[in-house]
Amino acid sequence: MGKKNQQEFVQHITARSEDFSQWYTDVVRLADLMDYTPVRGCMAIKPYGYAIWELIQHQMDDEFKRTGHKNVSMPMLIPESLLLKEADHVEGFAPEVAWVTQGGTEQLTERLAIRPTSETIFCTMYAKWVQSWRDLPLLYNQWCSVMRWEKTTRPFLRTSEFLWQEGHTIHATEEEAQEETMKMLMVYRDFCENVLSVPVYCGQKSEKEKFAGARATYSVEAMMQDGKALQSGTSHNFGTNFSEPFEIKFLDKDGTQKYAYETSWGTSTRLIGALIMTHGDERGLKLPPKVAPVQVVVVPVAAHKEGVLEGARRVADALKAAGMRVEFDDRDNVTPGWKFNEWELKGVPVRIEIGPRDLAENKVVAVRRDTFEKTSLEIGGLEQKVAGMLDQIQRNMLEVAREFRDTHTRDVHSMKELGEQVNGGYARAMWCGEQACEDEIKEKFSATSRCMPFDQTPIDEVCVCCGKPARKLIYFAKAY
RNA sequence: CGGGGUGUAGCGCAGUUUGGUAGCGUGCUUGAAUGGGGUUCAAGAGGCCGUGAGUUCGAAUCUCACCACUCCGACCA
Repeated sequence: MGKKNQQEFVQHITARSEDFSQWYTDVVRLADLMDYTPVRGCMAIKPYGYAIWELIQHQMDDEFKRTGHKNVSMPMLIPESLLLKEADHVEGFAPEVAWVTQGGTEQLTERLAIRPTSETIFCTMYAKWVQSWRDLPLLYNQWCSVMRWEKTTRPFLRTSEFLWQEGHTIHATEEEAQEETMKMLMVYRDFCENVLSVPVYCGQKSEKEKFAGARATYSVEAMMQDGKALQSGTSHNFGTNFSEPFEIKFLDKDGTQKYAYETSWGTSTRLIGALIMTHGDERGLKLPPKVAPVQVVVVPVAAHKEGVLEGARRVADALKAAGMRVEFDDRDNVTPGWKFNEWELKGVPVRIEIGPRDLAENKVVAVRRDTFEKTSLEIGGLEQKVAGMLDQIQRNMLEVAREFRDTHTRDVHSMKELGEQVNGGYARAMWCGEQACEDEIKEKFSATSRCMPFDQTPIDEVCVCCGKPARKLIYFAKAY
């Protein structure tokens, strides 16, 4: 159990405090979430990583269903003419679209975009599907992958192809569309906080930062442990920006033709990046129980001793029967110490150790991944105790992350303060509303405006940058 | 897209300066011992040295081009 070997192992993972980026890359690989492929910028998501995505997907999809949405599937190819219909939209996406120009041996007369997002195809179909106010609203979502030809990529944070969901809805009135936009933003906020234990700031994006083609964009913004912002979900109100060029019209109750109001909202596998960088530590990944593919790992100790394996298996089976996701690690080719480290690296919330001494006393040892707190528990009623422990971990991880975020967010009243603050967190500042000030802040500190919170209680009279009268309270941060 | 780094066995690396047909650790396979925080011994298997051209009698090593990954910056709805 050499110290030497342990040190060798630790060298595999770069210290988080030393080089956050390298640490992130190491965790992603060593926790076996993904692997690189021969396709530039495109990753293979491995079973453990995909299991996290499935847990995210299922729980979020339940929320979509609960709020009245239905799933559909749209083509992955979009004719160029459709993409060109909304000017801002095409301008925003053109540089990163991949094109199909040939089918079989034939050159295509019109090239096809591999979808970077599906507003245009949804709008085209909505124009066919809507005639009357009675057809509205249409509340559809799709789970799919999209492709954006990115110059630089990072696993889960920015890849050329990525998995996501995109909701697209159309409504009879502007008010309804705005209500939908906000509703889904709140779904994202609650999901991030309650399921991922990732606290977020939510609010409206500035004109500069809003989605190409949107009338208004709202986002949920998480804070990573290096103090940088990660936009974790967006919700857009398009007004009639798309329905006009795409001619999504309906005959309203008053007998007149009207354009429908559209929204869209999306989250992606980037949420996995948010999980890693919000919770991870020197030992690797740390997963909140609700998205942990393995919530409890049961490790027999001194498994060769009479009855240990059987006793440990009974405990694992009982936990499984109680509905927890349990892994019984009965591998005989690695030592318990090896297993402890490996499951910690993979972020499993609770480890149960069971050896001969425990069994003799009808007990087990339970260790929490979040606090490393070690407790001895009676086997009788263990299911309830472990389930309770998982709940506690889920909540504690949110609290710890919230504490971090709050202590790394500061009100700033000058450019000097702002520049210092964005080196390790979010700056809350007053802003005049002019893009020139955003540009200047970006130029000086490479920080961007993140969002304008809904609570707009002012902290100053004047803009942090230009000193003119302030109009908005807004967050600035360096962003991924 | 600009600057740095890397690419050799599953993984981590040495070998490149000074050209001579590939090595270490770990993992893997088999056997034995060990077993409460990354065990030990023994015997094996495993490589078109990122790709393509070139120089040379001979290239992992020298030259050129390309590709991929990675870090920093720019860009990024």
